[in-house]
Amino acid sequence: MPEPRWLTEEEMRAWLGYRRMRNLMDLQINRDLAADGLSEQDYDVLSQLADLPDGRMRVSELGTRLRWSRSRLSHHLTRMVQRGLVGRDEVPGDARGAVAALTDAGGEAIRAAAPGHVASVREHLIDLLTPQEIRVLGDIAEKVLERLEAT
Amino acid sequence: MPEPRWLTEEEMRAWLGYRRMRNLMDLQINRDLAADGLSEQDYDVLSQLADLPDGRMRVSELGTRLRWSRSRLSHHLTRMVQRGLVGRDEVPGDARGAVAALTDAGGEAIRAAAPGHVASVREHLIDLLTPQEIRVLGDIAEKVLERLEAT
DNA sequence: GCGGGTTTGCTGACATGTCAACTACCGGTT
DNA sequence: AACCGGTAGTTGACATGTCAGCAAACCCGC
Repeated sequence: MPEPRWLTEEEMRAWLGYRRMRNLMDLQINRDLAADGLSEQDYDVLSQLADLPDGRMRVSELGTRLRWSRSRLSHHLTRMVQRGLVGRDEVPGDARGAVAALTDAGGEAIRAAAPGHVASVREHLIDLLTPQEIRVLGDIAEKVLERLEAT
Repeated sequence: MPEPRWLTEEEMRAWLGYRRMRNLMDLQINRDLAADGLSEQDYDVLSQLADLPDGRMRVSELGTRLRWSRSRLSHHLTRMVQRGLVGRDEVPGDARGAVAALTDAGGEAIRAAAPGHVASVREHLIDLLTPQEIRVLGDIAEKVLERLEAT
């Protein structure tokens, strides 16, 4: 085996920085959101549903949009159902399927949490960056995801 | 309360992209590393220790460098000790303290995993980016961490 | 040399997410 | 009408990490 191409100093800075940012920033943003009784995962699910007029989405569609594994979504919906944030309904015409449906409590929860969450994301990330940095961050994510989602 | 400053389209792209990148890329890199029997967390701990001539580091120092909580580190060291990757020794002169010490098995494990891990990080992130993007990613992480670590 | 605040680390309860195995169903074939 | 590969979703075992609370040891001024 040839000697691997180790990371340069610049590359190491980016990689370690990314990992540390992920540890600390996500933790802090989650803490802020937890003050409203939601996790970021709850928020992700609720905001998908809240975007729809009827607040209902096929579970498989939800999984595709969030890029979550089936199992992750299933476990998480179970927890959210228990807390009354969403409901699980059957799909007419496909007995395998399920639909996640926003409840009144779920809609209320995300309406209450949204302003604080946006403020937290701004405070800990977006407002610290220049427009150029924001654009590049979007570019980076796009490239990485494109590669991973390539069939 | 005034209307919150919602995210613009560009900002939303960066934020959601970051979250998705984090979900998928980290999962894939972890999978690759798991083929060598380590998690990324294991790798982080082991590489800190392997950088030292004697492979020994005070637990508090390790926590500071990794930016891990005490509890996280304590739990993780317990698991690594059980697997024989590190040892836990007492600190002469401070009976509260503990030292994490790289074992032979631990040193062997990281030597074996390192080339594949670097390749994985390159494949899924670094080699997809331009030098400028790598630099900006480092800048972003630096800004975010500076804010979070401000005492 | 003692009290009180600080530091260090561990633990238990709980939330989250992975993987792999499983159930059930759909739809087109034979 | 039985079959069969693919799809939808659930579940159980396990790994990881958070928080809160605890215990022991340290240090410093009195």
